[in-house]
Amino acid sequence: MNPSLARSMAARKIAHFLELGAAELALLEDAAARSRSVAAGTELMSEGGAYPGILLIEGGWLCRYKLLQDGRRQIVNFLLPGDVFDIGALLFRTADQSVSALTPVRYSELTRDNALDFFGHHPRVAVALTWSAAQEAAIFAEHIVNVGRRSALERLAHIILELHRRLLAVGLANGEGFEFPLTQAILADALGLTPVHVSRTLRRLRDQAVIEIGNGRLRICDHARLREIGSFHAAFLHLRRAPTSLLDRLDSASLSERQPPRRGL
Amino acid sequence: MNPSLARSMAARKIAHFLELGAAELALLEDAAARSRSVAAGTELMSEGGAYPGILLIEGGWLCRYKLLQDGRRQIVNFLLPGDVFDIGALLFRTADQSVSALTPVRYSELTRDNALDFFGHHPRVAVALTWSAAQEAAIFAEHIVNVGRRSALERLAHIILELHRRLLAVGLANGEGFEFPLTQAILADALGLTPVHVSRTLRRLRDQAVIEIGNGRLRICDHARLREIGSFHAAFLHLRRAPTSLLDRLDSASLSERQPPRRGL
DNA sequence: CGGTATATTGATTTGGTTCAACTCCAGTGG
DNA sequence: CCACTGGAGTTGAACCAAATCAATATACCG
Repeated sequence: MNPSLARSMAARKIAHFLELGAAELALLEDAAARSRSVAAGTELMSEGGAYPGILLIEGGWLCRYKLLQDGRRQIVNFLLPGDVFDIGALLFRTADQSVSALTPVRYSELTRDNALDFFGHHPRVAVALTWSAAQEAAIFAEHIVNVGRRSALERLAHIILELHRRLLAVGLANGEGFEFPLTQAILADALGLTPVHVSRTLRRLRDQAVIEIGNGRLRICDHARLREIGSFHAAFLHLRRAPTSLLDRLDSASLSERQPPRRGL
Repeated sequence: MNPSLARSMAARKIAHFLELGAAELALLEDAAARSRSVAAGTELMSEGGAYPGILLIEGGWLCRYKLLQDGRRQIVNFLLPGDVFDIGALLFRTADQSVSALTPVRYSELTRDNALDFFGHHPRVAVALTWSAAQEAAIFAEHIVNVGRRSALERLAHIILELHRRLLAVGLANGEGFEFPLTQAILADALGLTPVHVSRTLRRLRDQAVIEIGNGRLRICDHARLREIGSFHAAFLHLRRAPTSLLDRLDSASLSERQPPRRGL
């Protein structure tokens, strides 16, 4: 099935990485059909609490974060439309992170049983979920580098490009820039800085005419310079399509030991 | 099968989380049987290169890291005996991180095809691999918090406790302490600090009689104090056994739509 | 409008870096 | 047995990037 025919943003993103059969895609679409909307500020899961199901983000921005006792907060990742998380729901008892909506968010939910059925009956969908999890882990790793070894200016440049590239992959950015709902305090919590220092550092980027911010949009004026400052290489996002040999292998698996997939659901 | 009967450290760790059938465990054991040894300093994979298979660490310490152009290095995680990585080998074309042996290491390898067969035919093993990946991702997330929002003293306390808890889970530590092969330069690269500052900060911990280091061992003298300093809670390691309901679900899946698993391999 | 969240700017402080000298090994070879 | 070497750790002094404290400005929203 042509990925662009999928109505769900998350299903489309997954299908772009891994070609799914009609039945498989329908399963994901099906889950995504029952979507719900929540207001900015809503907590979709919280540290120490139970997991919701696996969530497919159809619209809006969220952040995944942890708190220390004294109130310090570290944002671990941003979740954007098309993202699928948290595989932990499948495996762990209690969440060790919180997820909160930064904007109004539309999402849908895969129950644990749904997801386990994928592992049991639809290995390609299971691989797709695993891909989402591995992709997020790779983003985590790059974030550790960002916070551990880059200066404030480098961190900002890098995260702007990361967000740009990820939004580009789901059609929510163009060469110019993208909708940018983050406050400086939120950026500070993501980058391990103070809001004051984010303000100053953002100003430097604006003064050097590298970016422009206004009206809830971020415009990248000097892409080359920004990439240079942030030493950004998109490889860690792993957005390239999976090797087809991987798919073939799973196909033959399905055929040799299982009943044929029921086409048309 | 009783997990403690497994000969492979990695198989034992997985079986401790998720009860595997004899056939399934045998598959993992089988892979682990063909183990190889490498010297300290060996690179098992490197950024931009191809993935080896999925690796099961049977002995020794490794680190996963990334380099910046100017030579700055950030260690993203330590890999310890019993750890299973990198699920990316299953899914991605090129590695975005390097992995290098910090001590002599004994490990074994699961080829991509092996691993894909698990997804195709042995969903419980596939879930086990996914668990390993999710667990490492949770450790990444905590590491982001460590580097982003904790002081040097807190970071050190936290990582010491993380390593202690992880080694405890595979029987390589006791209440006293554990073998500690890390140099201060390596710790610095993991914590986003300089070796000089690690030296000073470690000294503070020793002066306060919280830890002792010597003869390649680290001894935790004041566990309570160390936990307090590092605000350490082991929940993020997700070492608890999976809910059995999860297993049941996968069992019924196998029975209803597949040929029964071939017991005894 | 008025009020609250967000952003800006300046002055000051500080945790961590940098640079550099020195110690303490463990290993190697004469 | 001792001299030589090189990696690892320690310590001090100067420095700097980012934090903190504080005041003000701006934008957004009911």
